[in-house]
Amino acid sequence: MNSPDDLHQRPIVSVDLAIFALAPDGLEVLLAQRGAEPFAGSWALPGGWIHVDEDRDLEAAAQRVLRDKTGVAAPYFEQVGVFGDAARDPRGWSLSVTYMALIAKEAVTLMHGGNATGAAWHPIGSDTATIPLAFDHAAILKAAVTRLRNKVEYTTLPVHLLPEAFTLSELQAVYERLLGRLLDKSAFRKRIAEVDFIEPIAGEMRRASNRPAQLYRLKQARSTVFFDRTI
Amino acid sequence: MNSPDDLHQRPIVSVDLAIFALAPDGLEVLLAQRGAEPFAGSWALPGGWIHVDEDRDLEAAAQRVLRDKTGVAAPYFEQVGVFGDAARDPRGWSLSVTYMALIAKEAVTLMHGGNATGAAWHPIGSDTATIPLAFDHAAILKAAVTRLRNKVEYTTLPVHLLPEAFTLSELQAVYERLLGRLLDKSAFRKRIAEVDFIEPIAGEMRRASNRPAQLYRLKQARSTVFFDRTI
DNA sequence: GTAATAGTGTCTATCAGACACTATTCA
DNA sequence: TGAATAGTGTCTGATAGACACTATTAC
Repeated sequence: MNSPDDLHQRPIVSVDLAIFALAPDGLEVLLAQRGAEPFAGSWALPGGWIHVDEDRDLEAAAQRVLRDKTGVAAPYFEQVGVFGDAARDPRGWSLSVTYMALIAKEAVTLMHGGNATGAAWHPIGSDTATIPLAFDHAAILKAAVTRLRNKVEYTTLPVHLLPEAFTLSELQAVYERLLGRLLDKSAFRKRIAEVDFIEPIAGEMRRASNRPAQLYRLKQARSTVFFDRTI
Repeated sequence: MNSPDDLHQRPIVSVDLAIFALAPDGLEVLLAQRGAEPFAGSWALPGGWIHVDEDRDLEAAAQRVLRDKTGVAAPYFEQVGVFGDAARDPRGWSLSVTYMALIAKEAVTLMHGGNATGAAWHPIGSDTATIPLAFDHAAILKAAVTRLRNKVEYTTLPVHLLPEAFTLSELQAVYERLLGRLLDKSAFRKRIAEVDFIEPIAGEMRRASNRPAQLYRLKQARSTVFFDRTI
């Protein structure tokens, strides 16, 4: 039988990230341009190897990659899954452990270096990126987008695409852009109030040439609330 | 920077399975008793290494492990996630790619061999197994149980715990045992009819000393239907 | 005042769940 | 006929969503 000590039997493992933010035109993903073979010059999900003597666990490795690319420390973070087969990387049987992160675009400072020659935001089409991606990253990104779009339907997850303080109208606009349909203001606010995951910031208002709007913030960082379901 | 060719930088990767079935007393999981160190003699989730020159992809590796342990070929199958850190396996930084499978207990013939000295069904408590498990398998199993229990609320997944032919009353009983609460017969049948994922087997009835019950089967194998949600 | 958006109240068509009823078999 | 479970019908209280209304600012 096989053994873990037969090193050539070990697959290659990378940690890759689908980092999402919301731009005026819709959802965007952060991509890195590859500087080395394979797929040199192609765009790919930012990622890296596990540093076995530095990373305590998988999530720490993913957080390290995120920090190196964006300078962001603690956004919403979720494992999407593992993708692995013999053919996705020409260097051999490989795994990609994929996480997705949601951040407010304003919070990000793009970093350069490593074996990527640049990083940039790219729009998400109906499914995945609008440009070809290295490895099987188009399929991986598609899985992450699908997960995100599904969760918009029944969780408070989209709040993580907004900056710390936001109005209810801004929150509703995020849902509407992700869902691709308009929501009723009254019904939306009832639903949000029901699950009780945000709180007004006393005295803080968003001002414009109209009635000022109350600013809100998340109640506890990193908690995702589910709306009610059935059966 | 690191490289995948530095073999000592590669974590160990195993594929582990949470195989669930329903017994008269409730949900059970198939565990294997370890024959070798580490954790020799302890019970663990059945698993194995990736055979890089045999397994086409991760799911194929998982299916191979399942086939070797149970003789079952094509049950319901779903990736639960990856669990990885420096400490979970004394042999080094390791990953467990975990799948869960749902099967009808009658379909299984337990296999022996490999580095496991035996395999047996064990009850699931409120959370995880009622006995201590090797590695971090108690936590992994808990994640799988949580996933399963959640999905019972809004999917047709429990049907995979029944044999090919079943009655609506039997299906309702599965939901009730997994949910731990009784369901209304009329409402349950409306819901099931709505999502249209099973079909009557013409003329086939379950007979007892009462009115016979129509037998049903899945419409297409391996499709999981979601009940409707909101926002 | 007007324009613009924030925020709340009301009304109704729908429907999930409670419950009762009928149907069909065995003994 | 009675016991047991299958399967269907009905009624009602709750509520999601449509829509209209009031509130508060800048100009």
